[in-house]
Amino acid sequence: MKEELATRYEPSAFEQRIYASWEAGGYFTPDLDPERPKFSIVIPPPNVTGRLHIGHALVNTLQDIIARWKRMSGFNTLWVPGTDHAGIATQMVVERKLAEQGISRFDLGRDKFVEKIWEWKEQHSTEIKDQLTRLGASADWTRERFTLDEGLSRAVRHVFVKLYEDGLIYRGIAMVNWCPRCRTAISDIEVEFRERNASLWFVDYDVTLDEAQAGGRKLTIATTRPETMLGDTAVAVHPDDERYKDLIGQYAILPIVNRRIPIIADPILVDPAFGTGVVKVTPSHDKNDYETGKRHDLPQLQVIGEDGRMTDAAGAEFAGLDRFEARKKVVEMLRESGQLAKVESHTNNVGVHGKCDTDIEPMVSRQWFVKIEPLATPAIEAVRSGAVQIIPQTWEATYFNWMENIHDWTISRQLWWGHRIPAFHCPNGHMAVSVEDLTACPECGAPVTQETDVLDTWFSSGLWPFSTMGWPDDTPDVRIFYPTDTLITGFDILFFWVARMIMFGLRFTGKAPFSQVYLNGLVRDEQGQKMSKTKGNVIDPLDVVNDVGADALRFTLAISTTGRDIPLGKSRIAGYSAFVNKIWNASRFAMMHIDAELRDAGPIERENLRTVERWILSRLNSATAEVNRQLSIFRFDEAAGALYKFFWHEFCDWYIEMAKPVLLGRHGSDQDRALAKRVLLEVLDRSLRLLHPFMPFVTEEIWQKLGGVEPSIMIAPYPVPEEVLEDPDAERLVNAVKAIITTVRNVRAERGFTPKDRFKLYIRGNDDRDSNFFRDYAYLLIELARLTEVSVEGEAPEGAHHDVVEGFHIAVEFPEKVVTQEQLDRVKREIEKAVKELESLDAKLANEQFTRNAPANIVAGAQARQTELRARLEKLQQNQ
RNA sequence: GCGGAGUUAGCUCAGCGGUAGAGCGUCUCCUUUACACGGAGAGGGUCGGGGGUUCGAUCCCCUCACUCCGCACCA
Repeated sequence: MKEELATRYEPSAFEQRIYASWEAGGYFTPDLDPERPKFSIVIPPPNVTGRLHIGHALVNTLQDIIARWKRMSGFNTLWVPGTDHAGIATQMVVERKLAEQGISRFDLGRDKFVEKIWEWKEQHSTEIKDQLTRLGASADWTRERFTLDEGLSRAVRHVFVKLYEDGLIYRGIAMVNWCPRCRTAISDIEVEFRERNASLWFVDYDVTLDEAQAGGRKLTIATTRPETMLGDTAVAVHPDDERYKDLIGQYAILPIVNRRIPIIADPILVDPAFGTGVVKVTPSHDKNDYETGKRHDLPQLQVIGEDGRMTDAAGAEFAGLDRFEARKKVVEMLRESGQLAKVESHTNNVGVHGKCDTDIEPMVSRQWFVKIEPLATPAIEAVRSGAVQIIPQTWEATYFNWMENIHDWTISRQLWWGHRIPAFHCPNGHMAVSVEDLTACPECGAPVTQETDVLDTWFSSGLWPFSTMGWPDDTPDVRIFYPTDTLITGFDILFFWVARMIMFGLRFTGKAPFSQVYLNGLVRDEQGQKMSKTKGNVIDPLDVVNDVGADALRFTLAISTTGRDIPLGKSRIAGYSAFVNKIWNASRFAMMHIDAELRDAGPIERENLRTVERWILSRLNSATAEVNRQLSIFRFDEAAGALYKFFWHEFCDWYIEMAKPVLLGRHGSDQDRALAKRVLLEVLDRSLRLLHPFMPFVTEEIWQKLGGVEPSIMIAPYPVPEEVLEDPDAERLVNAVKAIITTVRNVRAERGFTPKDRFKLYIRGNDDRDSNFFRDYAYLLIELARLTEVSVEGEAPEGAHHDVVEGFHIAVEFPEKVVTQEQLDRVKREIEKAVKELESLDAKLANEQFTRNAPANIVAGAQARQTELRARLEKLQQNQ
């Protein structure tokens, strides 16, 4: 039963009501029929740390478009939603919150602090669900997951224990990236490099040639980190460097602390051409020096502690000083002692912790690692073989580049929020790992305590595609929906997340966790700038939804998604919200003339259809094919663009206008009118279904009012192209009508006439059939081009405007000849343009190499164009 | 340093071997009973510079310039 549409499009009036009705209808939850073709996708779980930003709006809109498209296309579709505990990020946020009340996590203790974070999590995961709901995400909330859920935690333990048993997880002492602020180790990819203007300090070291000969020569050594000097245990030169060859094996005196340290030769560490060719060696605080120290069996002296302050080993004067304070003090003391040779300015890249921007301190410590190469090799192969396809493909090179140079993964974190490592230590030095908690040591029976470190947050999210399905149990979800089909996510987590999922998926399920990965670009502002709070150019997706509705935002995001970065600004969104408004109003117009009951008469009788109706159905069919094709290759922009163009510029601008004379009873028979209404309903109905994945709310609202066959448009079948609707002849004729109308309008404007001025049009058909067509559709030309009369037989009088349009000769007779200089210039310019084109075309066709070598259709096209241009030119010249 | 991408209309971007496209913006006209979040028209580009391949290049190859993004980082 049809209902009226509100006169104004107001999304806030229905969006939330509609979402509730979908959820109540259970449309987001797939059935468990293993026979049906399935489509499954898992959400990149947002961090529970806060509100969703525009990037989330994008990635979830794209997922929803694909999910809704697949669901309507007959796939048993599952979209799993959920959130990530996000280790450090969340812990940091809550710590900051507590700090406002003057409380540190140490005041609370581990258990109380973790409790606080859980409270935070409960608040925010609800907020995230609300936001996704407002966007229209068709995710199955009955399957919502969190990485710290009991089931997912069990998956984590299984994987950990199995990797340990397989020898792929080891615990050991190594130099890791340490964040002194967060007081935890982090992995290589969590380190970001910032270019910074710094100083290069040149320090003079005294050389003792041997015990007896103190003083004399000096070595000058450059450093960017003078404070680490306190921990130096050697000085290195290149073994072949003639300048220093004689000093190898001798000793240098470390300034300030006056420690005697060996001068060693190391071809790996030292580049004799760089700087002074002498390098200080600090095995405890530099990665290369650490390796050098191991090669030469140098002692390690840790002078910077876990908190970034100097240790007692740095000496009484420095102990307890912050590392940057210590740097100043060391420089000051060197200056005083006259051992600071010079200072140069220097730009270098400083590693910082990506989450908190604190300078990373390389630190030797005992951590847990994943031996990555045995996992990476199959993951490389999966992409190389095409088992996993990365889109856009250009990212594959980046993936290979990284995977082939991958380092072991530091998985332990000295945090409180996360999956505690399932390893148990006893006082006798035994250690056991176990899926179940242990109380007694399996070896000696002594009571055990669990490892205090937690796992890197990406360890658990790496299991997401199967841990959310219930793995390691053999659940129906695992059987039916795993592996998933498509993963849609940002390119920034290709290494953090996507690569880890492929590695874990292959290792533990024997299958790649998804077959396609679509990496979306970064949302930027209209100037192409990154959105950031400090720049103040951030667009909050919820503000946009409140303002213009979710559909406008979604459509803007989709049509802007080209595979690269996405420029998004208010004017862009406003432009596409006008499109939603257009859909609303066109539907309103259509619904004044149609009833759902029109369907009762059965399918459309094509044999009685008029040309314009056959034309719009043919155009609709092309758009249908295009949308399906583009969605299948993730060209969201092209798919949305095809719909935009069809609905607005073909359906609204032309078809509705061409149908009006018949619909409003100014022309045609009752049968014509009935068929036009039936076609109007058909086109609107199919358009709404085609549009639904992009703008779910407004299409549902209109569909409901229109009286759709299914209870919800989201489970109505997605249109597919039908060959019977293709109609090249109708397209040819209607294109001619459109072009003639445009030409008349154009000429009218050029000659300075207003729409009130009416002319007579002469047109010549190329054969009887065409002539009959123009006679039948003369009323259309008269209405849309605002003519007095159309003559198919008559001869145009002197002074008429002649032209050739789509192969048809036309002439427009003006009431009186109005000539201004401007108009003459215009005609002149038009002629010049045509002459120029014709000249180059003539030259081309006179060239034998072209006619011989170019494909036949190209040559034929050029010839046809040449003929048309010649005719047109002749007519245009008459106009002068 | 290694790798990848980009440079097309005023702005943001599509296109990619055969007569240069879209959205927004600009200018002109129009309140025609779905929509002024509208309709009709117009203007605007030697497709970063230079070579080459080709009958033909914005599109392929080389080269230069600039921009961006990864990765690696040397004191």
